[in-house]
Amino acid sequence: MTVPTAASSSPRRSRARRGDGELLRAEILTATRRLLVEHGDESLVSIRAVADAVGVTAPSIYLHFADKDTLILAVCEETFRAFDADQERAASAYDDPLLSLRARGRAYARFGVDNPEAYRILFMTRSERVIDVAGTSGEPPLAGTMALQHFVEAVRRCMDGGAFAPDDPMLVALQLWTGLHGVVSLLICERGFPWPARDVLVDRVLDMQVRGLAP
Amino acid sequence: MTVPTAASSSPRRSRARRGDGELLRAEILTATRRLLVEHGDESLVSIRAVADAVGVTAPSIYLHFADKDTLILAVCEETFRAFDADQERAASAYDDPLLSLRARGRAYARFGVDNPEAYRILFMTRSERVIDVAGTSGEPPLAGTMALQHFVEAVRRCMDGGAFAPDDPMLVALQLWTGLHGVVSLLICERGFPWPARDVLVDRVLDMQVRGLAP
DNA sequence: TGTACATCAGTGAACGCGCGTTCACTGATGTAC
DNA sequence: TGTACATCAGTGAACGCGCGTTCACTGATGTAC
Repeated sequence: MTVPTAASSSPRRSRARRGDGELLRAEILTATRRLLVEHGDESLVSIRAVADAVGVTAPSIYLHFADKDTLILAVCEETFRAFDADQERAASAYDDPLLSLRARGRAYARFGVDNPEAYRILFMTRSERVIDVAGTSGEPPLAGTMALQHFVEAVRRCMDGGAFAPDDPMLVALQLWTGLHGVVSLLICERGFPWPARDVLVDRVLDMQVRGLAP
Repeated sequence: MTVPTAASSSPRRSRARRGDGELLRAEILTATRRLLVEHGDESLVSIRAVADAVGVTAPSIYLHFADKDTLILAVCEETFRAFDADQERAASAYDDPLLSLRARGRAYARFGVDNPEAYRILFMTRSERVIDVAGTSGEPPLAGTMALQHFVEAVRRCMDGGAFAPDDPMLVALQLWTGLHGVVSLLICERGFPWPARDVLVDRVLDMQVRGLAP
């Protein structure tokens, strides 16, 4: 006698009290973010899987999000904001401009590798989206744009402090950014490659960059 | 009166003569590569679409390829080979190890930016494909692995010639590769960003890297 | 204090879709006699 | 030179699957009277 079992499904969530319907919205966002991190690919995260993780049926998702794209975008927006804040926090731990810049770079790499799908959506999908570096568009800057602006300022402080040779801070920031992005995006994409530990690779890249930019 | 039309399908391909069945194999590879380049994403290229582009029915694909993964892998192998050959050609123009390495790096960036969709498939899609650097698997190495091995050897020659400080050539090659990949992939993805000219950015990155790796 | 009722937070079943893949088959082609 | 036959290059229909999404519904909860 075989009893059908829903092996991987969560226990059914108890229904919210009246007026507390918005609680489900938060649970959906949390579950979606967790599944995105687990699978590392938005096309592998289905509405059904999200609903199952929350302990609810699929149509319930549509009580709070218009469609799947809206749900995924909502999660990524949250993550983008955390991305910049995380780098600012890491950088603020050091007074020395160069140590602070390196901490910022390590935070960038850690966050990217730990949030691969958000990182992919921010920097690895083809986008005609204008990154408004100068801040002249009037629109609120994306968190990714803010992170880059903070990077440029950190580079300028390194030049002012004599750690870097004088140069165009934006161009130098692009050299540093592309290097970090290369590490993060390859770690995300080429899972089968025998990479050294993330921190080893990031520190070696930062060593090379800092040495190459010294006066 | 509406005549049903297969709007996007190719005219039916005429059947091959006996003994010429292998001709279809080549046509399938060509069509698959074209579709991969057009869509830039292997999950958007279906067996049915490939068959339609060739002018044949879907089951015919299985006369020549065991499954979809085998087909995609065969196309990637071809592109990897062209990628590696292009870099070898560029590098061979210089006797000096450092000049040769820089030419190799510029060739890498040029190939990537000029073939954005192909580059995306090679290095910007999530892949569990094992890159067998050590050559211990017994299988013939992927062409992508060969390109990296050539990069490692070029780094070793720079160390032997005194242009780079002694170090683990593989780790140093990874530092260089990730930097180049970062430039190429961001140039491909962030079209709206006010980038400097490709060669300017690539040369600055190479300058920084070479300086950072000098003895 | 009890009851009818509106509201809200969900459910259950089904829709059409495209997918990779399988399987029995067909019909043209070359060959043996 | 004609014909039977084996072979080969495909075809056509169907399979089960998971997907996003829709729609009619249900049943608990709070509230008005």
